[in-house]
Amino acid sequence: MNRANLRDVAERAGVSVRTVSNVVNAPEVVAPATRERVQRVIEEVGYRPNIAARQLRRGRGDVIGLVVPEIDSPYFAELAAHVVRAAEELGWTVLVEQTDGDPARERDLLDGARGHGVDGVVFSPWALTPAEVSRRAGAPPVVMLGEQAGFGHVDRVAIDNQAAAREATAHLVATGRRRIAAVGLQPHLSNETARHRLAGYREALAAGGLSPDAALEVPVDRLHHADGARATESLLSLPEPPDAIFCFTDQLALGALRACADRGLRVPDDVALVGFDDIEAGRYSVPALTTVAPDKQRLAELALTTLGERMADRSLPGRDLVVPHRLVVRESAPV
Amino acid sequence: MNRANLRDVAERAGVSVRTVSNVVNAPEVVAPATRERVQRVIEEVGYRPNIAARQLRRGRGDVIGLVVPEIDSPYFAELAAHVVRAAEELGWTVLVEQTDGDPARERDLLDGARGHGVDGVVFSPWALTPAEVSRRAGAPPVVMLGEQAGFGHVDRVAIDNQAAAREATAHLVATGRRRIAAVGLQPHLSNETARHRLAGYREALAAGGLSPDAALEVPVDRLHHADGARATESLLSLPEPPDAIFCFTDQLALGALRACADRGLRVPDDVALVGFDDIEAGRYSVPALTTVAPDKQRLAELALTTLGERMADRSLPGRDLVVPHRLVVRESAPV
DNA sequence: ACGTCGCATTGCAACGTTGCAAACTGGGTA
DNA sequence: TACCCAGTTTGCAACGTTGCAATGCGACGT
Repeated sequence: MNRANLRDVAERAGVSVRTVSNVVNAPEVVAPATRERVQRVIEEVGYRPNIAARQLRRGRGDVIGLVVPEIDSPYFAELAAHVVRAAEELGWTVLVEQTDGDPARERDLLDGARGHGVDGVVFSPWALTPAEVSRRAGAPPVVMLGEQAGFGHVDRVAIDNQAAAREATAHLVATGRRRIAAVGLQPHLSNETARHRLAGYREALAAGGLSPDAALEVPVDRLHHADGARATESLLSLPEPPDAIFCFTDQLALGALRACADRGLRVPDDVALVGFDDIEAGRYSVPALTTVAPDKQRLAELALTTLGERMADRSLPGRDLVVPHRLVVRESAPV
Repeated sequence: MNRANLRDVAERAGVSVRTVSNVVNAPEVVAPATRERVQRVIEEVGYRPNIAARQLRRGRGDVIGLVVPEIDSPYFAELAAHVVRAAEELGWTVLVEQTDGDPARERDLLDGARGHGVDGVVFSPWALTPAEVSRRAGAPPVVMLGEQAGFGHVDRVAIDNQAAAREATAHLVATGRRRIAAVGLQPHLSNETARHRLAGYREALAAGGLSPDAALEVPVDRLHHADGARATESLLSLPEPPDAIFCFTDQLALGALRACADRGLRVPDDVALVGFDDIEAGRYSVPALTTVAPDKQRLAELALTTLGERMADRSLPGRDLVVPHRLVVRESAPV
């Protein structure tokens, strides 16, 4: 027995196909008696609308793509959870794709999340620039997450990374740290996020009367625990090691925490640590991480409403929306 | 200008619609000259196949659903990453749904991942039993993850939770612990996983000549850090506190770690900790977690190949597949 | 009794694609 | 010359749904 379709239901209920469709999509226009009868048959035969057919006919499928570097990084996982929830609110379903930080994959996936007919894409870029994103014809609308200036017909939603990094660093300055390192530069990528965080860090140093030291600005390859640990080890081996480290993500910071412990250094006594992202694990680490908390829920919601607006009118100019953040002071860099 | 379709390309290239379709789907049957000409037009107009139409015609869309309690729990996030990767290998895309541990939502989502026309579902149940899963008509095939006996035409893929829990507990016994607590019971759920882990825990206690103590078996509501911390606090307040805690997930264990620190207890000196899942954060915590490591990649791959087989033949009996695991001994419960 | 109005229901066509089978092409063979 | 064959290309129909416009029908007003 195949899956039941509208015609099967219609025949069994003694009405036209169109009426069954109406019962499913606009019950109020169908007479109560008919509606109930049809409804009963629908349940009897276990009818489920064929989404493909509906999508083909309606021209949209209420599915959006979420393209992220890696879904298992806590930040992206938490973001995805918010996106999925917000999408459901809007009647959409989310198709997840991972780029693994590969620019070529980013490009491919953007072309309609591997062509899987999504109505729109929420894109968290690793290496692709808005310019590249905007010059794709016939592809679904895109909202970019992260610090990339809006461009063409592409919208952008992000926190003010530069200000956030400035605040984080300023907090370290204000609590008496003098040799403050930054971990998380990604000079090999065209991604702007790290650049903005670095700029904010330098601003805060300057404002605090501290001179920048290239040896304290450590690039990383990826943003995993291991990278943070590695970078921290090298910092701690310096002739003049830092007394504070600002990590561009919490994952890096947790790796740094581990590296400090391995060296027998106490955090925050010997080295203060500040992270970025406010992931759950950082709230329970020992010591708990001081970090920049982006409003992830707002970020997800705003991204989706923006995407919705662009789906409705693709000719809108690219917008640049800012989501609030706050510095959460915990044990790794206390007051 | 609307999205180009086969007909647009066909007209521009001076061939039939069918030939364009062939160029896209079976280039080898088209004469090289024609193929190249059509290919050029395809690129010119930026043609992308309409997935909905293809799906409607072919009867499948190469999209599977992944239904999990919460995508932002590290274990599920890591699992999802593996599933997405393995799915891509097979030419599938993954649609993610969260149940938030709500049985009603689990039921709804299973009915075709909210009806979104998926060809199959990988389902990590929280409360639903295979019996409930198997009696859904016209719904896509399902593979269940976790310790639930296979049932009807539903397949199951999991590690041997009972054996794993036994090994974990036995390790604590072997290293001289005598009051070993278990954190993570979920008596309010029909989910079998916690039950099996509890059984394994008790077996190991018995094998080590230790008598079970109801006060040391602590139920939790969810499996977050907070639940682990809370449970641990209550354990440490006992007149006879435990000298080891076996947490049913790493997240619980990280919460426990935090609670121990708050009490001024040293891990593993005062209390040994063992977790479950081998999430990345547990490899970098201080101390690093001893834990049960399921082979998540294998789990994901096996789930998908199994799902594929069931899509091909839905009349297969329900299978029960076991994925290997191993105990990873780290600092929180050393040798 | 007739026309009209509003509600309920209906038939037709089309969304873009692919399976199927038929049709065409040119060259080789009997 | 007639025929066949392999290699290409084509037309038609159908997948299941919904937008549109039209129809049927009973009730109401005149």
